[in-house]
Amino acid sequence: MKISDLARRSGFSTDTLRYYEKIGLVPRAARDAGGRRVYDASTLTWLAFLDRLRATGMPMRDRLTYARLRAKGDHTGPERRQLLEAHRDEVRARVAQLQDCLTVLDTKIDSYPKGKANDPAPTDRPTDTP
Amino acid sequence: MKISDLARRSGFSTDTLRYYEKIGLVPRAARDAGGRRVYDASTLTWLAFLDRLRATGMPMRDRLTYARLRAKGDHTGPERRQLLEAHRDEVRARVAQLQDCLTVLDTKIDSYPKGKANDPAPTDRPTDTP
DNA sequence: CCTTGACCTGGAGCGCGCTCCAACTCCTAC
DNA sequence: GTAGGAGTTGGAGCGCGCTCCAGGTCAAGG
Repeated sequence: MKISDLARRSGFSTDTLRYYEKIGLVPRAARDAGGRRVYDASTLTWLAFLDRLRATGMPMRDRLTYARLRAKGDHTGPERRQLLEAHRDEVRARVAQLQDCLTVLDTKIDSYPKGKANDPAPTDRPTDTP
Repeated sequence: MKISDLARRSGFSTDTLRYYEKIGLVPRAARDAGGRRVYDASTLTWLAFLDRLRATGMPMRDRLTYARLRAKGDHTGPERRQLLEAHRDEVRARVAQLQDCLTVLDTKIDSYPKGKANDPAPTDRPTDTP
């Protein structure tokens, strides 16, 4: 698989893929005779998981830590587990926070008239309640 | 209330508060005789709500749009409502995505041995499953 | 052959959302 | 009256995570 294929299948741009390799998030890819990167399917699996970490807001430095542990070998399993457990806790907290915010949003939305956007103006001063 | 009080009570730094005023996210504060900003409690309410919008990932440009509508007056209620409804949908989608990611995380975590981080190494090659 | 286009590298640039700075003014306490 | 601390302004700088660019190499199609 060449980089353009991996890009298409992973959803990351080729620039991002090269960037990820440069910073060590993805192991250095094998090269063909002409120096071009060659990937196998396992990279795709790894990228998909990285994307989950990213989607859940894990900062780059932690993804990098995780990637380095992974590169070190199977014996880093427990450390990686700890990292993921800590991250899971944060994601759970984030979900709880978002759900909390959702009730605030719902309340706020209910406080506004439902009509279409170009209704007659009742007053013309800034609202005091946000 | 002076800016340092508002900062303490809102959780935003004084720099951020001035920045928010500069870009129009917060209406220009009244000034005392010496040119210092003076706030009333309503600003705090507004900031708390802004913080919810921020916490739920609403981008600055949308918060700005919302702030401008608010500044325009009560008759923008329906528009604001639309904005918030759209945002709420995004937050809901985000929560769903996070919950989805959580199950992936859980599965991944279960796949790692539970022992403490300095366990004996079973192999020493990079893991194929991320 | 020669063109085309995908790929390579190192490094610069960017958008976001602040954060910090210099240089100044003003109020308060001693 | 003077030192210190909190406030003011405009503008520069920063960390993150890419994104883009110049200038080159290489392989395949016509």
